[in-house]
Amino acid sequence: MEANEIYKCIADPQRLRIINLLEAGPLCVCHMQEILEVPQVKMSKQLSLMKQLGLLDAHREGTWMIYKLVEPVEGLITANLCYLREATCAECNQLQRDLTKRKKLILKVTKIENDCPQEVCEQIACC
Amino acid sequence: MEANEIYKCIADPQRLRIINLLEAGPLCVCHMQEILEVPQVKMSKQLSLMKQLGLLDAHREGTWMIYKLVEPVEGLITANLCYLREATCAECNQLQRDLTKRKKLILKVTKIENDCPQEVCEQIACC
DNA sequence: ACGGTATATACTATATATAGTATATGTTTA
DNA sequence: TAAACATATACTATATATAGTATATACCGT
Repeated sequence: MEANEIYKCIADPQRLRIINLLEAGPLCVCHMQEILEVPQVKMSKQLSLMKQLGLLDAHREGTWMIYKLVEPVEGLITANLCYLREATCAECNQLQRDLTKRKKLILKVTKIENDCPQEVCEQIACC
Repeated sequence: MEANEIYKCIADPQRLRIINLLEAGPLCVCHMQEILEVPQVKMSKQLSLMKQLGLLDAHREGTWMIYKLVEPVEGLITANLCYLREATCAECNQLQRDLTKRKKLILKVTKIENDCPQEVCEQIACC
């Protein structure tokens, strides 16, 4: 992937938030939707765009589609997340809030049997 | 400036090249034009866009307009230039070549009296 | 096979960005 | 004051990105 493609990608606040979430671990579409509070179409389209670019991978688990960052994660992505997570600005705070929301959501869904993709649950070693 | 504005800005390869050049010191429009080999209109329009965004400053010196990065330079910009200058990719190589070309051009123009803005010349302590 | 859930796609409308040509502005020098 | 140079802007054409609605696909449990 070229630098300018990566920049175009993270120039959209929602896409940046998606990348920020996925850097913390794989997630299914509906959970990302819930965290970012965006309509399903929008989420789905942006995910498929990023997958086409070669930034994300996806696989199915039942009715869920689990997305993750392609390994190894682009250095440029890592460098920017690193910077933004340390910085203080509206967007940066949002990224922090999203990560908190993600943690809470995973804790919640893993308590309800079968309401969480296995791969997501495994991250917090609870199911 | 917000992160996503900065990303939109550097998502355009030519704008990234301009920022890369200016990070090394102020330059007038025609010299940037010569280094990047782009038409005058395009250069002028992108510079004025970046100025509007608050990323660049400009002042006149005779017929020249001298552009520079607004001080203090955005941390996000610095972090990305830092990364890209170390990295190896087509775009990164281009940035290196631009810097080399800049050095040569300044050396050349400073040898011809009055063919270089004072502020640019001062960088290399020659006029 | 059927209804429900999760996700993706087609289609359309609209906004945003980019590029090119011509022209205008501001400055210097003769 | 006219000619030359450096730069900016207006206008137009075109491409690209985004958003919304409706519909399709895939899988699951019954």
